[in-house]
Amino acid sequence: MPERTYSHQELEAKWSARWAADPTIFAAEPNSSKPKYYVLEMLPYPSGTLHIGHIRNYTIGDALARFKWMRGFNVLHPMGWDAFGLPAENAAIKNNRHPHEWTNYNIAEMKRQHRRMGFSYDWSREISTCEPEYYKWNQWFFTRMWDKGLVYRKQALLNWCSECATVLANEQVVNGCCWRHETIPVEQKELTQWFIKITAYADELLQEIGNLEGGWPDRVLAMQRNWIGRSEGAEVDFTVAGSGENIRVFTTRVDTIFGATCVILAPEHDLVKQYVTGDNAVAVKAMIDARATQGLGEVEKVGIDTGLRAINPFSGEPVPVWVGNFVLSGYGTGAIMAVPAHDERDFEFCSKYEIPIVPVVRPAEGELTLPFTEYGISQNSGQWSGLATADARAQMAAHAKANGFGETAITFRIKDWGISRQRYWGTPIPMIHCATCGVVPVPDKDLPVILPKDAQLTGKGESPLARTPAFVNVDCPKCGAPSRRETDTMDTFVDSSWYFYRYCDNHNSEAPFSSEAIKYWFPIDQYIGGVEHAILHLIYSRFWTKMMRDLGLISNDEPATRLFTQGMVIKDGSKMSKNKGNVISADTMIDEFGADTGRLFELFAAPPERDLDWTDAGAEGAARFLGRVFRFVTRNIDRLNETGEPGEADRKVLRKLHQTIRKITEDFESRWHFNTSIAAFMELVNELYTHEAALAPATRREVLEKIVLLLAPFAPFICEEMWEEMGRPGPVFKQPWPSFDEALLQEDGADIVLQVNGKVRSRLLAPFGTSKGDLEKLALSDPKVQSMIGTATVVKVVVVPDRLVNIVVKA
RNA sequence: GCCGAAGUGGUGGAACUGGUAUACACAGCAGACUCAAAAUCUGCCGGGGUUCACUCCCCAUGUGGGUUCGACUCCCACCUUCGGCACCA
Repeated sequence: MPERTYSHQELEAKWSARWAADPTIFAAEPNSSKPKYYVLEMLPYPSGTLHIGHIRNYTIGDALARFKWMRGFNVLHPMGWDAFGLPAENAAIKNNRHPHEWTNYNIAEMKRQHRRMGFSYDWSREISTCEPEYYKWNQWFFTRMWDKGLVYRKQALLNWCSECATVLANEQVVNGCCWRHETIPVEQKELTQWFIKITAYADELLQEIGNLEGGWPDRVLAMQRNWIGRSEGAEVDFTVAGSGENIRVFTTRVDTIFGATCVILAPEHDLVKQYVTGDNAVAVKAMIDARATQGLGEVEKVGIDTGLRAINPFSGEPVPVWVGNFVLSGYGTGAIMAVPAHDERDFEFCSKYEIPIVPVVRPAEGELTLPFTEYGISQNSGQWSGLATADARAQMAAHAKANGFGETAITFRIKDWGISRQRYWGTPIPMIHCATCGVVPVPDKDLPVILPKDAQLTGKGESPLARTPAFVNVDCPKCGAPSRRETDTMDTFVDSSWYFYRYCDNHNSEAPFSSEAIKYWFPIDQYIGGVEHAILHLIYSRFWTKMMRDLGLISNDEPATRLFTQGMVIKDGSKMSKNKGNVISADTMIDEFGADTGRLFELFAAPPERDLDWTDAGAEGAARFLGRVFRFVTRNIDRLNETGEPGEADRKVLRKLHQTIRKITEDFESRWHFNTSIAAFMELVNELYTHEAALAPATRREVLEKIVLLLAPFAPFICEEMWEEMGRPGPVFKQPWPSFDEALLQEDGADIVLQVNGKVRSRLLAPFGTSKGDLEKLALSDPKVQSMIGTATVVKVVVVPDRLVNIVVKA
């Protein structure tokens, strides 16, 4: 067969058509005796366009899936669609098309692009979260959580984005702005909303981060720890003089309580509503409004003296009660004791309003400068004076508890997950409001609550479902009285919190999934996605897993043992975005360079966890390289029956081949630096070009077979083509991964570096295992070394066998 | 401010447990092939100095110290960039 030129168009079209025609080709085996491997990439929002950023994510997963197949695993590699959400609704309003139609069109488009890229998904397991057969189970879980007290309804000040015309979870607020509209400040709005009690799992979510160490990136775990924000301290009651009412404060430094010179309430605190009147009430209202639109950074501290006094339970002294704009209502008890001598914020506030500053901790050594926030020795603190901070803290918390005015307390930063959205395109919340029975969950037999097709979408204020009488009006399932259906829909992060379980049993109409299927496939062996989901999606998913475990549905505690967060794709120095106009779609990239080339370039240009600069020149290089491999293989297929004896060239080539097999295998098994895998493969091909003419037939045969296998996880189309061209039965990604031969990859001898005073001066080739003494002799007799030593005295000789000799001399 | 990651040629990056710094590519330069170009193949390619030349020497991994026979790698201090959290009591 003559040498063929590499043309990606026809070759890739041919193989993607063949793969599409065989629905089981990438399917996991039922009842397999092989070990299982579940590799998962985060499911995309169906925007309609796959771009080179998505491609990086999927290419990493695809290379891994193909490698695992070749290593003999039963691989589950599914894909689906995070299909609910605002963009569909907004696009629908703009184009006058139904969101479902718009979404399904986009899904079809993206699926076509996935196929062009050759990603090895088992499409029989596909899910789309906007279909009733999926979102029915969101509703089912919701009513299960209601039964367990994990769902509740509460009036609260909530984050409101005027652009989205809906509320946002705390996790969706970025720098005081909406995560989708980074320039629109989030407002505070009082609404009655549905919450999921994720805080019930705060402790476990934090504790078990320890179990994920090693498998999840440190920075993700650090971000989650930070987000959960556990803090240990104490709660103490200050009694309002004259009224007998208690103000409970939270503090991590109860040891400084003798230095508390005022109590400060958050403006939203209940006592403020009760006691603050007249002009002060107006000022408090202004404070709340100012805070609602408060943007980035620190804001000048402002306070209002309520005129009330509260009694410090430790000292018995009365202190003034203030309202402060820097005290958060949603954290701790919404009230603090201000200890200006030992807290920077309190110091700033009290200095401004001339409230006394009383030091009660001194440093163990050195001068006291205020504010002093370190640990030290208590002073002016009654019977606790003289104690070290840690001891004082413990003893004083115990004292508070013994005397009934406080206790040790743990506070979390994480808040319950507000999931109500006042929009149409989401899962209807399966609840009914009855005048006599109150809130009643929709019974299982009536699930799913179908999202009606005909709601009017305006993109304004209240949920579109509220203006759809056929949806709203319903009889109470308990008493039969005419009632009103809940019209809010669920946050789409509900959909993505458990979707990877549904892949295991995606058409189950009796249950969200069979526990048997989950037992086999879970946990996910490798989850791959962007670091932007480090807190939102990944905390919700961990929570959902624990919740399902406690419902008795599954037995794993965590969804995924390993998580990989790939870097972003950068074009022309910045992240791709529509605004910058630097987005490269999969279609454009494939037309111009080919799917294999795009995949190879993205794996080669940087280690996968780092950001990657897309350059056309670099991609052209990858295409050139694939052409080099293709020509080499096709022109050598004819030469397999030549005769000849192996010689020096064969030894060199086989050594390089086996070294390369080892290198790539190790990269897959450990750190995933595919850039170095591919570099090693390029070195091998360079070596093959050098020795091509001299190769014996047996070597040629081995080389041809193995280079195709080695390249297969990275560039599947071209490898399938070459495998077929070689007359081998496919598919190539189900062939056993090549193993390496230790004997063949050994070099002839050790290349010993000869150093004088740590600088390389010469080198020599010695047989492996040459003794230290012999190496030293050889080194000292080396002419170059001798001339460098000259007349100096040899002080010491360091010998590292098979590596180097370092001769230390002194003039 | 706190937490995390990273600083190596013109560029992307390599050096995995302290042991040949700059693998592999991109860009650039030169040569071969060609009437010519493209494609392809081959070679050169951190900075400075030295030699007719083979060669050889010095410097360089953000900065300054340290440990070591030996440091991109370990330790201390600092600078810069990126990411996360940010009045969390």
